[in-house]
Amino acid sequence: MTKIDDVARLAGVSTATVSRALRGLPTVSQATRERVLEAAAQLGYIASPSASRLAGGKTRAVAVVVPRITPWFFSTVVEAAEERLHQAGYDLLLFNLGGSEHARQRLLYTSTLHRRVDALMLVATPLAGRDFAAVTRLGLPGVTVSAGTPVPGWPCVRIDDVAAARAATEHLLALGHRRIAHISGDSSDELAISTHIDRRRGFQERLRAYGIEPDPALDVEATFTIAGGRGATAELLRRGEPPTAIFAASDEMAMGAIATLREAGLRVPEDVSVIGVDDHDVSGVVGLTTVAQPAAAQGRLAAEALLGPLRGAGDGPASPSVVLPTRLVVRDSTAPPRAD
Amino acid sequence: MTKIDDVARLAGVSTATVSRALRGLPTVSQATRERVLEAAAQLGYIASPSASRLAGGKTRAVAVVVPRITPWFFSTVVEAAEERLHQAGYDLLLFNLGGSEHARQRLLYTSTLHRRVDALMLVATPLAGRDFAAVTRLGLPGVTVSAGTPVPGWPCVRIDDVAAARAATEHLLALGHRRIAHISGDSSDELAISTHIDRRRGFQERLRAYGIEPDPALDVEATFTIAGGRGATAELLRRGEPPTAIFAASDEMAMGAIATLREAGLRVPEDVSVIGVDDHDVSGVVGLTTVAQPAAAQGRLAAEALLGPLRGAGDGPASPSVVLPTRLVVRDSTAPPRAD
DNA sequence: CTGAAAGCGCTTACAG
DNA sequence: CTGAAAGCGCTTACAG
Repeated sequence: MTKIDDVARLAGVSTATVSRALRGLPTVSQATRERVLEAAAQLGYIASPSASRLAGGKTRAVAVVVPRITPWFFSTVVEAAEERLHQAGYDLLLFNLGGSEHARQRLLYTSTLHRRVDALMLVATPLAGRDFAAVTRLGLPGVTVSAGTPVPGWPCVRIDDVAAARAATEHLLALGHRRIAHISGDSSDELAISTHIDRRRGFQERLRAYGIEPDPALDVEATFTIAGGRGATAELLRRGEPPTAIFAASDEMAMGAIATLREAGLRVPEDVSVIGVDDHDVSGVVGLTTVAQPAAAQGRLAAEALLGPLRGAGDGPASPSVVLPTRLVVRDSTAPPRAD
Repeated sequence: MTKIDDVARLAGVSTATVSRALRGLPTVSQATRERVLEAAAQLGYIASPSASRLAGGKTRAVAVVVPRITPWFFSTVVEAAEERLHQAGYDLLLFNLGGSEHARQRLLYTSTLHRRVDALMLVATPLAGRDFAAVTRLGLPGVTVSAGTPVPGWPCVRIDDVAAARAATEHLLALGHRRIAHISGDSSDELAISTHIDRRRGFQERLRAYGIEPDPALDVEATFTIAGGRGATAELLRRGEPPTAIFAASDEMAMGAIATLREAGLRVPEDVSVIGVDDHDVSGVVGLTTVAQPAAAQGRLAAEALLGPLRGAGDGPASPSVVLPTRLVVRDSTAPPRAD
């Protein structure tokens, strides 16, 4: 492997100059720079990242943490962030929590992240009280996406979950529904993420605005997946008279709900209306009514929010938080309740 | 930041011994190891990865390259690989080609991968003639998943694409279809991946076994996405009399086909049958007939295939290739052709 | 089983 | 604008 000394020798300069020239620092004369570039090209020289990192103190890598990889929202955020990050010359280390508390602990309380990256992107990652200290101790710039838990001093890129839930619920209420169920994420314990809490809040808020007291029997918690939506809907049907409409906190949950309703002999939307949140790629195929959120934009903006402080050597001010707009997309899974 | 010298001083040993004790090397006495462990714990010491990498020559990181992140197959492979890799203590650097030749070139012909990882996982990554030299020059153990292009000396984890296509086509033929269209990936140029070629081959093979000569007008190329399936189907309808059945090379393409057929006023399966490959999470919701392939298992096994050579210091023999089984899953999107 | 010393391959003040 | 030298924080023969 050719090293910096080889290039220095061939170009007839010091290694310090090679280092400067190759990194594009301004304090190198045009002539010298050209000589170095040519020597490097001729030898096929590429600096060792490990050596650069050790000497320079920067890893040029960012850790992206997601609760799952496959769901539409997360994979879309990662895809968008990946593009922006690589374009800016940063490596992307991917960490999946997979819903396992063990993985979460490993990430926060072992050497997993220690000096491995220059910045952190936490996507819908739940943090309990003591976890903030662990995150802060890393001393890195960071950003949260789709507020798992807001980290003090970090910007957050997200949608207004309360408003999104309000829009979905309002759509069902305006159609005439009064017996509306909600399928959402777990918002009971310390690790609940604000997304779940906010979507439930928006739902209940609209209900109360119509003089309806939220019925605990019509509120089921599940994971943000098709399987979660299936299970929650089965539970709902088990509890007695089905609702006339279901507001699911994600499109994947909504699709699971539709599948289970149909298997139970109920028609959508004739017997039960279903609305989700996301505007998943397949929602158009399924004809699912939903509140669309811009996932790719969130990934892109989150990466962008990191690049500022990263370029500013970690000292610059944190980027501002941003709240992106959502939009009701009416398709075929919602309709007025049956007249009977 | 505490460094190895601090630990050595506190434990009353040399840094060499600290290094050995912390990494669990056998050549350290029990008593010494305990003293070192305690000192390290007391100081909250974690070795600098950059320093370890430079001194040790190993990065303990693996690069995973995918053509896209969001599609079901790729996100599922990545999720499974991530779990296995992190469990084994390796970082996962994610690279998305995104269908861009520029990204592909950057990955292969710049410093992107150089000395950054100890191994490579190429998922459905197309390689042209000269690219093999670029990959080989990295001198790393590797594995391909879902054969983009087989790399000499690397194991490949995949399904039998010819057999999967045969099973799908046979299902349609057995139902009585004779006018069957195929929507597949681009298999025309040098960068075509074997998946596309093999699925088309299995399709044509079965057709010919029934005495049917494949009709170019019923063969459309597209990307492996819902949008791709939509576009291809629109093109198919534009070309004249619709087929009575469509074999799409992926479930996402199949879903796009279904959406476009319905928008054109055609019923599925009454007017047109549609079958895919994958068994995507939502295929059950949509009622899509498909040839199921185990995506998570492929990701897991590919990671496993890397861990062998990785532990063997990169010299051990390559892991064996593996071909996983597929399975026809009949749902509601396929039926006999109309009698008329 | 343990230590002194060299080495991994860069970058960064410092001096000029 | 450029160079000599120290330093980044580990691991690895080598010797004992």
